[in-house]
Parts: sequence; C-alpha cells; structure tokens
Amino acid sequence: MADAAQTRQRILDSALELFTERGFAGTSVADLAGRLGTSKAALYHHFRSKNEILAALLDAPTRRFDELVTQAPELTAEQLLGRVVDLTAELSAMAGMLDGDPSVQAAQRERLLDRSRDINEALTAALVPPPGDADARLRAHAAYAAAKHGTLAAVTDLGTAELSPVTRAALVSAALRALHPAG
Amino acid sequence: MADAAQTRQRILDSALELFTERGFAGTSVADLAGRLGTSKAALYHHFRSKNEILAALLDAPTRRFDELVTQAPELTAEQLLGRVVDLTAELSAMAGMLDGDPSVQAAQRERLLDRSRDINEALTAALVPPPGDADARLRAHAAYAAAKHGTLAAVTDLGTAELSPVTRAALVSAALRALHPAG
DNA sequence: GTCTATACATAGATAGAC
DNA sequence: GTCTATCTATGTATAGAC
Repeated sequence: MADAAQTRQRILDSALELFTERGFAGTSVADLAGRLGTSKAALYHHFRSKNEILAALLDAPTRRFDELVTQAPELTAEQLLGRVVDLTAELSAMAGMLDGDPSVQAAQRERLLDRSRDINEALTAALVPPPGDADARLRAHAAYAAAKHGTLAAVTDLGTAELSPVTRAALVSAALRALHPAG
Repeated sequence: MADAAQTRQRILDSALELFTERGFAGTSVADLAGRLGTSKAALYHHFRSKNEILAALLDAPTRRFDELVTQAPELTAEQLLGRVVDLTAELSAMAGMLDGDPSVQAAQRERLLDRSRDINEALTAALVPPPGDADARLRAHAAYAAAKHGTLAAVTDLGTAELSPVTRAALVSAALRALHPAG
C-alpha cells in the first residue's frame, strides 16, 4: 500500500503522537501498531526495535540543536535567544518530549546518546559573558527557560507552531529582559 | 524493623527517585522493591497499586500549588512569581516529574485527577491584568516559565534546593522583567 | 509486616507463510 | 511488505505461610 520511506514516516508520526501522550515507556509496540492499523511484525520490518524508533525520532531535533550549539559563540544573546524560540516552535511537537520524559532520557542513556542536558548547558553557558559570575548564570538560566518554555506555552496557547513576527519578538524580548540585570 | 508510617515514607522516597530517573511507566514495582531491598508483596501491603504510590507522591505538591491558585488573585505579580520560585525550589525533586513525565499525566488522567495543566493555566492567567491582550498573555507565559524552569535549572546548577535570598531575588526579578513590557 | 511462590496479562521481539 | 502465531521475559497483582 505504500513504499518503505512513506510507511516509515507514518510510523514515526504515530510514534511521536503516542510518545507525547503517554510517554515512551508508557507506549507499547502494540499501541503503535493499533494506531497505525497494522501488525507489530510490520513495524519490526521497518525498525529493529522500539528504541530505534525513538532514536530516529530524536535524530533531527538533536542535530538542529547541536548546530545551534556550534554557532552559539558567534551569536549575540538576542540572536541566540531568537534561534531558541524559532527552533523550539518548529520542533514544539518534539521539544516537550525531548527533555520532558524521563524514560526518553533513560533510553538514550543506555545508548550513551543523551545530548539534551549537554545542549541546554552549552546554550545557557553561551549566554553568560566570559567572567560569568553566579548572578549572570542564574539570569542565563531564567532567560533560556523563558525562551524555551515560554515558547512551548505560547504554541500550546495559540494552537499553532507558526509564530507571527510580533509573537516571536515578544518572546525574544521577554527572554532578553530576563537576561539583563538593570531595568 | 519499622512501623508502617516510616516504611510508607521509605517507599515514597525511593519511588520519587526512580520515577524521576526512569519515569513512572519506566519504573516497575520490582525495580522499587529492589531499591528498597524488600519484596514486591511488601510494597503491596502498604499501597494498593503502583498508581496509588504515584497519587500519594503527588498529593502534597498538588495541594500546595492549589493553595497558591486560590491566593493568586490577591497577590501582586512580584509576590506571585516569588511564591512560584519558592514552591518550585521546595518541591524541585517533584516539580520536574509533576509536569514533565507524560506517563504521570496519563496515569492521573485515568483517575481524572490531572491538575497540573489547570494549575499552570490559572497561575499564568493571574499574571495578566483583566483586559489581557495577546501580548500580555505571552509575557505571562514567558515570566512563569522563567520563574519555574529557571528555578529548576538553578537548583540543578547549584546542587541545592535551598535558595539564598540573593538567588531568589535574582530569579524573581528576571521573571518580573520578562513580564513587563518596557525596559 | 514481610516473605516465597505464583497467577495472569502484556511486554518486546521473531518465525515463517503469503 | 504484511500477516498470524508464537516465544520468552517481564509486568502488576495476589495467595497464603511465617
């Protein structure tokens, strides 16, 4: 009924939905097959394991954030926070799961591939100027949290992952104000 | 070796650790018994089900946040964000799991007790003045995210849930700045 | 109040036909 | 490339002795 690539994508789409709703550990392969209207065996033709489905799902987002980490040193705080807002919105369906579900990180840890913590650390570190006192680190955490989780809340609230320029600007400047010491 | 209340508490402590590490669905009753050095049957003497352990764990935090929701209308934004920082720090071990693990929410949903979304909505709503345009709502989301997730990041970073007055003030003012439109 | 043993269902994964 | 049928391990939960 479909070529391999297409079927593969349908599996990933359903997996993302279910992993988001019930968590990775809370979703069985039978659940997945049920939602797809196929058999479990069919799934195993396209992926070697449930874990591999998760890995395939996380591959793209992880790469996008890794890219941002390498660019981070050259970006201003405003540019960096803007990219965080953009990426979070674009990957909003995934971003909640990425560092929200403990069973996701546990599964990735088994494969020594849990990057989410490193990414978060690298990006907040990039927001702190070289000397970087404790206060500045705190503000960086707050600003990053505002950008990321503020964007997630906004996407949920607005019902769309397409942020208008005005909305984007509001999120970035809110995060930026959290970063800067003086009123 | 111990009276009932004490044993019950030991179970809850271990459960919190494991649920945080591996997620609720990712933790088996056997895992729990293993960490406690007891049998599965012993656990079932103190709790009727795995789900009830989760419910007992979430009971206190949920009540604390519900309290805050009822007080919210009478608080200034600064007071409210301050309370969010305080509560988040105090419950930091729990707060990540509370609205991070999808399997937790799925389990609570079965019992029609998933309050975390309502709480988040009520608190951000309290940050928006009555007319409440779209822009103000966005800033409220960003401010709330800065307070909550900024505090979680800070607690992780500092390695302690006891925030000094200076640290607390820095988090609150960062969140406040995210809330307020003008520099 | 804790144990061993076990019931019963579901988990992830595979075999082999079509 | 998808199916039915099945393997084996593990899941939650219980029975009944101590």
